[in-house]
Amino acid sequence: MTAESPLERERRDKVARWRAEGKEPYPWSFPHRVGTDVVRDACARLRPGEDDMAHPLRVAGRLRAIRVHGRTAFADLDDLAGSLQLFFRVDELGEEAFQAWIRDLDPGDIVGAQGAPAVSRRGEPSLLVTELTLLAKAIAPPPEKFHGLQDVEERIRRRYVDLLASPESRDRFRLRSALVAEAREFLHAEGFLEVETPVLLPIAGGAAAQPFVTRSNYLDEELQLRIALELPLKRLLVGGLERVFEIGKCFRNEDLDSTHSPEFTMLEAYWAYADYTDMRRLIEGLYARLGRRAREVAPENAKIAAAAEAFGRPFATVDFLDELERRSGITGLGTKGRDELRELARAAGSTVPADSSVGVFLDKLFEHYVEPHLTEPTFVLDHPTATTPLAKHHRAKPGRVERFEFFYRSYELGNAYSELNDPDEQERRFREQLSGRAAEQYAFDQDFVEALRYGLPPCTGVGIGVDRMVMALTGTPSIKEVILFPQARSA
RNA sequence: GGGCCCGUAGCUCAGUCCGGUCAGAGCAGGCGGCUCUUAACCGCAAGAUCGGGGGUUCGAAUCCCUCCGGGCCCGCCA
Repeated sequence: MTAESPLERERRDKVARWRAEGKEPYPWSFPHRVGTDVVRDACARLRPGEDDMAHPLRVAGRLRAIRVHGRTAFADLDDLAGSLQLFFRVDELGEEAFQAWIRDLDPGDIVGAQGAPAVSRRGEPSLLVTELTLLAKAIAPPPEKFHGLQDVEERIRRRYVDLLASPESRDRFRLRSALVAEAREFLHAEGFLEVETPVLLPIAGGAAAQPFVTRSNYLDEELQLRIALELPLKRLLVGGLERVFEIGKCFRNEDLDSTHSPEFTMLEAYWAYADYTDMRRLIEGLYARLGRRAREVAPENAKIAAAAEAFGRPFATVDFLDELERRSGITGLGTKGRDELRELARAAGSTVPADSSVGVFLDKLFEHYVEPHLTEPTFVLDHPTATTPLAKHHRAKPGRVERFEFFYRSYELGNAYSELNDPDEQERRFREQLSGRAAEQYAFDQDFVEALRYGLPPCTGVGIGVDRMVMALTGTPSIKEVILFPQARSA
């Protein structure tokens, strides 16, 4: 650990003094407390300068600032409900107790206070303190009271300091919780069964990404951490569960940037006897509801209001190829060969390997020409077959699959298909995929094909990045700001 | 993988271009004052191997090399 600073030594001395006086600096509980909002409400009935000694209340929380005026003092106390000014006077506490308290309290200390709701002469709702209890002495000083913790690395490595110093950060993670709960309730109400499937798998499938690899001592086998939820969930539809979803961590052994984290939360839902058009309606309904919920939780926040507004309308809809041709000015993309597409992708700045598939080049062109324009909620429909091995071919458009991705602020929020359920075609597509350069890395999931042989009902499925969902609804530009403890190199 | 940028007191920041009272301020903490403040205020004193290591120089926070940590952009990631 870090060496003890002089500041910390002062604070430890205060703890020692506390104990010497027979008081416990780390007691066990503080019963019968109310939130600071309750005291504020009680103060609403009082005029400036008044107090209500007949109805004492107890609050507990962290001291943020202490302002001493000789024989009067004020302190700001934060709890999850907000903050409240504590008001100390010699008149209530007596000279000796007052001085002892003021001497030994520091910003960052966690205290419980009992007293009367009161409004200061300047009109600030307060608690006129008659009894104070130290609940936990803070040895480490909190960040600077006005600027808080600015260093991004420190905010990530010591999120607890960020949270204790920043109401905005606390609010963001509370909203995340509310949104995930809302998504869960939405799917439950739509008849989806929440399930949990394995994180550790012999072969991580369902997406193209490098897996993290670990090992079971008992099995004496290599295991991979899942990169998607898709394949186990579809097996459950084979088993007759009809509507299932899972919310859980997935792991991709790739770089970290403002919209990617190696460890991230995925929501996937699979729905039997429905197709991707049904899924579009479900997604619009989900996001509209999430927008309403975000607004309820944070009615004052302009970014959230803007996002809720955007998701309250039907999403825009564009065709993958039409939009790509329109934005790029290139025509006949659907019929061009691999060599031609490779040159177009290179001209657009992509450096993907020359032997990549047609689908890869089309994806690169789409990323370059179209994605920057997808700032409003937008469904992108009907991708070329070559881009997508797990989706069913389009019922009307040759060379396409029934797939949509949805975008907002130029990043992908999710991806859905009418799911491929023909076992022979699935095996063929897996083998085509394996014939590529990455064959060694992506051994295919033979048991999944075996499951399809028993009959997967026609179905649609969606994968939603939960972290990005929270970014979208809160207007947060970086994924690190919506993950409590993002990955960081060992210090 | 490529490029750009950052690291100075517990926290927030000046100082780096042009080497020489450049170790500075504010907050927090200590001491003293103040019975209505809310980034409280006033006075005094204290607090820093300037991310680590190496080099150039009479002299390095400042210039060079290297390492560590971080950020942003680009690339890669069915």
